Amino acid sequence: MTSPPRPASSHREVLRDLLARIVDGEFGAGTALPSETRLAEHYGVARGTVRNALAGLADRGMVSPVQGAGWIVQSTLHTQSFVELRSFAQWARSKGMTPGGLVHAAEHGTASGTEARKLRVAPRSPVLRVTRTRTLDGRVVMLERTAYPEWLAERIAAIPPDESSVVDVMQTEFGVTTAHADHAIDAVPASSADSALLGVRRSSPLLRVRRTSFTSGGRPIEYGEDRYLPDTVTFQVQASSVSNTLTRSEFSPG
Amino acid sequence: MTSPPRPASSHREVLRDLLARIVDGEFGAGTALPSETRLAEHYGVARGTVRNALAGLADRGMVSPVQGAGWIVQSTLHTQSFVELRSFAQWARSKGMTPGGLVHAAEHGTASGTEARKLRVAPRSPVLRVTRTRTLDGRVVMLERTAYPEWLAERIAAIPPDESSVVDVMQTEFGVTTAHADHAIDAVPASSADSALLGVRRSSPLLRVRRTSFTSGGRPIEYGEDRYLPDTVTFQVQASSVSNTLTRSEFSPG
DNA sequence: TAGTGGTCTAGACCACCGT
DNA sequence: CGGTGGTCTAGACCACTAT
Repeated sequence: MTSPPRPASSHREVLRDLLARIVDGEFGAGTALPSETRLAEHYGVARGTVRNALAGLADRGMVSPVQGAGWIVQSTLHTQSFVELRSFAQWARSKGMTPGGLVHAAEHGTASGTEARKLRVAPRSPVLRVTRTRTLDGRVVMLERTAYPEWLAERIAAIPPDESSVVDVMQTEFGVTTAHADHAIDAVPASSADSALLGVRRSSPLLRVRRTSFTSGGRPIEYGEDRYLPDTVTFQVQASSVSNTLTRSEFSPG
Repeated sequence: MTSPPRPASSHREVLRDLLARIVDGEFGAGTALPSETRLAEHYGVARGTVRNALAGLADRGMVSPVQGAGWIVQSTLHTQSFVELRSFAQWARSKGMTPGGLVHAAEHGTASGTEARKLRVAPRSPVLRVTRTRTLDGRVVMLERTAYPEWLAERIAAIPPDESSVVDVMQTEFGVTTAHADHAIDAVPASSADSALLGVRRSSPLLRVRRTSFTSGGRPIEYGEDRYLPDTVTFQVQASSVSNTLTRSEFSPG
């Protein structure tokens, strides 16, 4: 009501508009949005469509519903979720930074027990192991060791060593899209190999993310470990009773 | 159809049943569930109700929808999301472990810049700072430093120092429920204070989670830092194009 | 082309919150 | 009590996938 009614045919448009209005400060943190019914009238859609849009905002941790009271604004910050920005490169670009990558080693080998289990291939099957460093605006922030199953090995090996987005290449050139990924996050001390590639003291703390990616058909694409330098990248979670949103963040918020 | 039709009035029952069937292996990873229409007939509900249930499974990272193809089973493991198990103690109990806690210090002070911003109070307002260690089955796994705003300080200070679940007490005794929380996850070296309380070498890697919790009304409840020993607790993320689920895990999966 | 999920509509009843 | 979100129904059309 505070802004003129805008035509919105889909719940995405309603979401986009509500998101903009929240980010712009029209609805402050801790305040309630107009009721679903009012929003439906405002946008000229059915209530279900509004609820669909609100669910999207809740997924991003921006609002949370309180029965009987309304939708409360929890955060006025617009964050994109972990899988919306599937790759390191996509995420970097969305932050206005330039992603880079450099392959240090690409070796054919046979799957270890863990690799075989994660990639759902037979133990000792052929895999391609790639070691890359990743940069933001030219600064090294992450070391990545990834194992690819045989059906992808040849195509991965053909990618230029300084390609900044392997995931983009896989999607656009090979038609292989990541639909789902499991991550395990913990902290580890830098090994001597890590310290050489990342330029930090041995045994200094690194944030480790172990990752298995899958196609929409549930077929494993890769299993890998990312090791992030501290104070360069932080993982953020907006957790509400409705859902969780995981986000990468450029810098640790004080 | 493989099992007899069961009466299911709400989407929660449908969700529960589908979840059980997936965990039981009736639908294997990588395979498609019966179509929404078929499921609706099977359970005797409308298609929308089935979709509601499926969305819940997708939130847990167990299935993901593929337009034109069906709902693909991504994981047959039942995990509970980060906020379903709001507190350390609730999570520990769900894993069959015994949570413990011990307050090492509880001091009244004035809010630092960061604390004031996170708790949305005036700088130098009174806060209560509590330092606790947390144990699983008697073993120390985490060190927690939390700041509470003035409106909660008195009640928090009255909690016994060895209370195993502060969140439970806040909810059941004070009626203060966490509806939303922001987390930032990174890695830090152990300070000398950390090393003394956690029993590790100084500068050894710790997983740090900085956390701000809010009531359903968006009012900040606490701001704190948790520092986890490595190899005791891992954070897991099931990320799909639909949503993310963050989970704590007792032990790092090889 | 047949079947699947994605989306939208319009209406209904309930549980819950604040006044 | 009136208003709000939570849920469910029944039907419709579209875009996409598989065959």
